[in-house]
Amino acid sequence: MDTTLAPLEALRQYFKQDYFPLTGEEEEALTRRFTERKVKRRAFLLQEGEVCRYASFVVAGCFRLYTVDKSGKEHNLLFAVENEWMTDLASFYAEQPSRVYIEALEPATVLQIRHDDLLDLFTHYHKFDRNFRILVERGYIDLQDRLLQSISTPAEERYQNFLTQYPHWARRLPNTQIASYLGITPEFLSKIRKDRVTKPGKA
Amino acid sequence: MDTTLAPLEALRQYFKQDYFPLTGEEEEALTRRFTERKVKRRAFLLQEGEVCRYASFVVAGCFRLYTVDKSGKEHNLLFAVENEWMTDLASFYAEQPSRVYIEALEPATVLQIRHDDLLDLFTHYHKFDRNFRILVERGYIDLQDRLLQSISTPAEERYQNFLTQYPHWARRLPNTQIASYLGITPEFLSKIRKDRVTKPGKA
DNA sequence: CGATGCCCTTAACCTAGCGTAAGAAATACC
DNA sequence: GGTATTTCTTACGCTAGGTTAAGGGCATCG
Repeated sequence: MDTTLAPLEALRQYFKQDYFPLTGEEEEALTRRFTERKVKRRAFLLQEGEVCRYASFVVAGCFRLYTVDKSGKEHNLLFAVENEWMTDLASFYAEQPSRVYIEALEPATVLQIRHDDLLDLFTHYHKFDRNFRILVERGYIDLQDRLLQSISTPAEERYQNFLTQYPHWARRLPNTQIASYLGITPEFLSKIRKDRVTKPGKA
Repeated sequence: MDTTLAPLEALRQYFKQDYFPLTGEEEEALTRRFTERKVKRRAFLLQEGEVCRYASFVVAGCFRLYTVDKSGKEHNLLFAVENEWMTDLASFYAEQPSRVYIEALEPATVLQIRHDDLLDLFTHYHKFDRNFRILVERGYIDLQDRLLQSISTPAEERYQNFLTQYPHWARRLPNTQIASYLGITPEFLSKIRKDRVTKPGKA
């Protein structure tokens, strides 16, 4: 087992499965620009005020992206586990200081590409412009859905939807984190979960 | 004054100002694929359940994109006026039934492109892949900001931010629509506005 | 293997923002 | 120009979800 090759292999597989397939040359150009990085549990990939210099592809472990509001409360916006991306796109693309934190919830390994290396990739290989267009489109769609729910759906139903939409996150994350994602307190989530068992005829 | 030419000219200007400049050929390819359409006040560009077949560039007038929740309440997600896009990206890209409505708040004129014509454009001209990647990136950034605010900022401050971030929308839209965008009732917005005048030392 | 955090739960009280109703002002449209 | 719709405002009771406090389970690390 070659541990240095394995992460890049995961990245190759990712593009092979979900996007316009890459030629050998494109694969080479892609993988050459990524750097592996290990992150401890509780460590930050990004902190508020920093510019997000890298787009990170998660190879192992688990992250959350969150804001801290004026009263000090944390709000999770996004999670990422294996084969998902974790980047503050706003900061990354605009090269502006970020308003969010990215923290590892478990010991993690990521593959990172610098902003200029990515632009470079776009300029030289048409297909990356396209694949990353699609990638952002998907992110946009998820985000719109999230906004829609957070605006127009009561907490209990948001929790239900979370369980069915993101079972791989739900299985893995502590309820504290899920509550923050749903925009409620852990106490209130606890109540919802109890009610769900008590009155199962709700479905 | 040639009224058929003017709208396309607006579209050309739009790409000239904000994106990678187009060659004459690209401009031609672009404008050839757009169709002008006039929409009456209160008319729908898209209704829930329909697939959003067109990406629409607003030449004149004003639109809102909104959902209706289970209890029948409407929630505005987005506005668009001249030189902005109004499309349900989720439905448009995935070619799935939409969950939202797009309604003209004023008599309007749009330029529309079909989904397959746009893909066509992507395949033949590298630059559109890129320009629309950037376009979606910007949309993503706005959306994330919106989500961030709706999650972590109290209504009064969201209103303030709305006024400074989107003065061109604020000037033009009835408070009812703005309230719905902010996620509050018109009655509550009314209260906020009164308080703002009464205690101006808040800033 | 003991202890120091986490994480989850329950319960009693509290408040921001909503629902409703209803009058006044402003706009749209014929 | 006049009638019909929206739109804006005020007021008051109400509810979803937050806050605070406190106890118990279970990991994890020395």
